[in-house]
Amino acid sequence: MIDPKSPVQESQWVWSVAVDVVIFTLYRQDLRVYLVQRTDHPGFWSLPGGIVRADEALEQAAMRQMREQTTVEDVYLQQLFTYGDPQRDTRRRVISVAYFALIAADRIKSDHPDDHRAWHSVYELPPLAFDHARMVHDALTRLRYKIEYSAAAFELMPDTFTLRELQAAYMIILNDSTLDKANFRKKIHDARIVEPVNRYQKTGGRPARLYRFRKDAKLESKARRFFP
Amino acid sequence: MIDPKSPVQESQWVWSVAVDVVIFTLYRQDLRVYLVQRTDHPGFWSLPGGIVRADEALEQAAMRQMREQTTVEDVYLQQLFTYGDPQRDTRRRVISVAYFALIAADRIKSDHPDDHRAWHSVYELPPLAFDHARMVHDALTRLRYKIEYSAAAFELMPDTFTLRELQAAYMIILNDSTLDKANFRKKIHDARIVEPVNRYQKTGGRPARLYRFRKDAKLESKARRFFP
DNA sequence: TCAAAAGTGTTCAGCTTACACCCATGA
DNA sequence: TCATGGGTGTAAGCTGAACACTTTTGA
Repeated sequence: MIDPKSPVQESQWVWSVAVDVVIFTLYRQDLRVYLVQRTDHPGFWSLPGGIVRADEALEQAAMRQMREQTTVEDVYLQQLFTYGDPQRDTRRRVISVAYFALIAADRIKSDHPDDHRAWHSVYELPPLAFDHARMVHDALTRLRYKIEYSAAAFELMPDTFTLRELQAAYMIILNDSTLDKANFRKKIHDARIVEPVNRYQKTGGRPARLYRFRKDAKLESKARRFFP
Repeated sequence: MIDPKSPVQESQWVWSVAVDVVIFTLYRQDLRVYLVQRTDHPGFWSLPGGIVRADEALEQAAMRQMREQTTVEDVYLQQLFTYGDPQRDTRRRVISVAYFALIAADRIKSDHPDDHRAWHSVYELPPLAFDHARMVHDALTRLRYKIEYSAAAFELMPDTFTLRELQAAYMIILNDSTLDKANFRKKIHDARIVEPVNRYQKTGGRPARLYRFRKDAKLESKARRFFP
């Protein structure tokens, strides 16, 4: 942290330390990211974020930014990566600690998108400021990994859901429409990660059983696979 | 990054932005970390690291710290995590971007450890300053994941090595002595990640064939396993 | 000729994949 | 009774764990 050889005062700079948050949700069969339009750069969008306060932990700052700039609260939040190229902001030296967040669409309160803030499909992004396009890309890569070996996908689902809806979520996120229905269901059941509730959802055919996430589910990720 | 509503000047603080590097090597059948002794806090050790300069990229800063404080150069380097609790340094607000690095023991030049700097076993660490113990712990967790699905372990090996030495490396890093010899070899061969050279190494019994890492090896990490 | 370590083959259980089939509902 | 989508069963093939075995060297 501090080079023992140099006195404390020697090398301090006026930095800006910021957080940016990549917030994902599943909405209308699409994976979407929350973006705000930049007033200083018309036509460009950016991730919600801002400067970290002097007495504030990084994760707290990320939560505060979400509270202030979105209608989203109390979500799954995780650090993604720290971006610090000297040129990433042309005005001054700023490093940004990026977070990524997952929220179920039904937990977004009063979502009246306007010209300033909106949920954009990750598959059709508008022009993004700074290196925010890279942040979204990195976050998407991480999300895809995470849902394979953890229960992260459930953070994007409503409280109850059908197995088909869960499978649809996986296919949208992974951008892969080849998942086999029967095998997907077996994996989910074998993992003992969901439990049925006594309700059914109407469909075009036979009604679908509703499930909920088991909070006591534990997925031990014993990898031991070396390289594929 | 910047809140569009607030002017640029409004919220700047005197931060210190530092990098710390967790450098691993394999030496004498042990996984070791490079540590420097703190002059301001006798008996405590810390990771090599220091303040990032105003015009310097984060990764460059990490490389510079290694160059200045160690005899290690040109290594595998990757960002680990950013630690920013307001209390992590009692003297001032400093956030630290931690990196982790891997180097083969035979590439460490002129290693004459003294009382100030030395390679310590990750399994027997001395008291560490700040949150550096947590950094080492996080880096070890990451390393263990990485060698399972990537060729990272080869960064810790000499140019040529026997398969038994490679297996020993895995067992030391994973702290697991139950790897089956035959099955380990099959996995390595099937991954087409090494190729034999026409040399053999003397052992207590039949000489062991030497191998080298195949630079054209590509490990596609098609996970698709959902939860175990 | 024996110990030590390298290196290989074989079996069996369990998992994955692919695909066919049955079930419940509404029109 | 038919279309629609939910839900299940099973055979074939592959993978991984366990373990026994053969080979090559030096003492």
